[in-house]
Amino acid sequence: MSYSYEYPRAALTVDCVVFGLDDDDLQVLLIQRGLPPFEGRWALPGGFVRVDESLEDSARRELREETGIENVYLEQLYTIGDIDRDPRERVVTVTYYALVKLTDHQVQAATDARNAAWFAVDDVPALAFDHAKILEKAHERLRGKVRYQPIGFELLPTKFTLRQIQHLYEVVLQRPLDKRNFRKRILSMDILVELDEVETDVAHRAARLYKFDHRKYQRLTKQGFNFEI
Amino acid sequence: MSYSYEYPRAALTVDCVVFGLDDDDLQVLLIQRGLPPFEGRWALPGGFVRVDESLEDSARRELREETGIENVYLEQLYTIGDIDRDPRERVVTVTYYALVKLTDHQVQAATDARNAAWFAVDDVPALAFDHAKILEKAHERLRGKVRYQPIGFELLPTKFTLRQIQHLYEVVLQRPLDKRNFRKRILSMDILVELDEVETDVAHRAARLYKFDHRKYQRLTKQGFNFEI
DNA sequence: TGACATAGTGTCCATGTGACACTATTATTC
DNA sequence: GAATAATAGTGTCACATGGACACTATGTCA
Repeated sequence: MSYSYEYPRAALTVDCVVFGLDDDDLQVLLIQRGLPPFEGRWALPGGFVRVDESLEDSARRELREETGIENVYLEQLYTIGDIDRDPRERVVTVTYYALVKLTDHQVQAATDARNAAWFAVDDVPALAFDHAKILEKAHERLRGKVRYQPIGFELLPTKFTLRQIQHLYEVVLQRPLDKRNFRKRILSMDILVELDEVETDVAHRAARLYKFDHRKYQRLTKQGFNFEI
Repeated sequence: MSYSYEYPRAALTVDCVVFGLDDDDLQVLLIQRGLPPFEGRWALPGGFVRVDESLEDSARRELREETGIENVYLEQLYTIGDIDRDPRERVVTVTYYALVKLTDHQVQAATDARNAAWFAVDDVPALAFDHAKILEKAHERLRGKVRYQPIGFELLPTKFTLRQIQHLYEVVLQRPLDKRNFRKRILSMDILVELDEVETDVAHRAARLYKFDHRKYQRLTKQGFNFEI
């Protein structure tokens, strides 16, 4: 069976930059390619868009199939259509980036026959196609967006300490932040709920846990509030 | 002649939201469709991506062919791939927005056999396909971006008065700005060049003309400067 | 030459931002 | 159980920034 068109058509794919955060670094999830071109190279998870599914559905399906990841924050990034970006034929790719809580999504090292692994964003191997450029763009977008939208919480466990949020911002923004000023700032926004719990299994004074309050944030947003770090 | 593929493929198009600024309003350039579907309806300029041209080249070619517009600020917006957005078949569209200087690009009312016309953004007719949604997204992006990047100048003549920039920001941001504060702010950024010229043909004291200094702006940006209105 | 239309200019107050250091609490170790 | 180690948690002050606010200057036109 085959499908014919009057004019040649580009193939359409999606590619996802999946970010996670561990104790030290911002990480990105990569797949080792099992087929040419770039066989054996690391690449962003992604694949062809089916004609009967939306772009975002494609992205979520590929994430599920290739990495086992589901129900994550996903946002469209940019569409790349340089003529020669794929050696086989014209391929246009719609890129997405996702933010996942590493605590929830255990490193699913291998799914199917393929290798999947986390790499520190600043220390990735050579990537297939123009994926290095896509990763760079995604990183840039994350750096920019994290300051104006409370998306950073998507990288943290549901319950987190103030120290963890601060660390998240320090890693993403790549600069140190003042502890007292940071706490003043984030608490004054009134979008966190202080829990009656403290962290466990630490060899020192345990810090209080907080949750991000989506409802409250949305209510504030409607009243003209603007998140900013 | 026809082209066959193993799996069905979506058609790929580009659509452009072209903004201009007149003395009162933010305007958008629309095309009246000459063919079904939506024959006779107004729509965004755009068309099919050829297999041998990049996405941005497609957008620029369509702009040229349908509206005569060339050499403008053009930026990718978003890619839309809802399954039923075109009644004929699956069409994925990469959207762009453009900013043009109305003074340079005279209203080319009609090109080819098609009608092209400017409409106030807040007073557009019913649009074909999901173009109203695209226009809305573009307007939102412009409002957001104009505050952090000096793209507003793309809507003004090369030489402009401080009054004109202020008016531009008032129109785009949809709120009045204080004259003295605005002038202080924009001048303190040191990205404008004061010219030895004043406006002409006005029935009152003529205002001084300024130019935006791209070079200086880029130099400042490298030093960590951030434009913000 | 007088009326009118817009250009062009500075101060002050309130608020926000950023620098900065010590006490409190818990676990661990000896 | 006392000392140590490690991080939690807390407030002030100086300075910069942002925003409110009104008058004089200059050119055109009747």
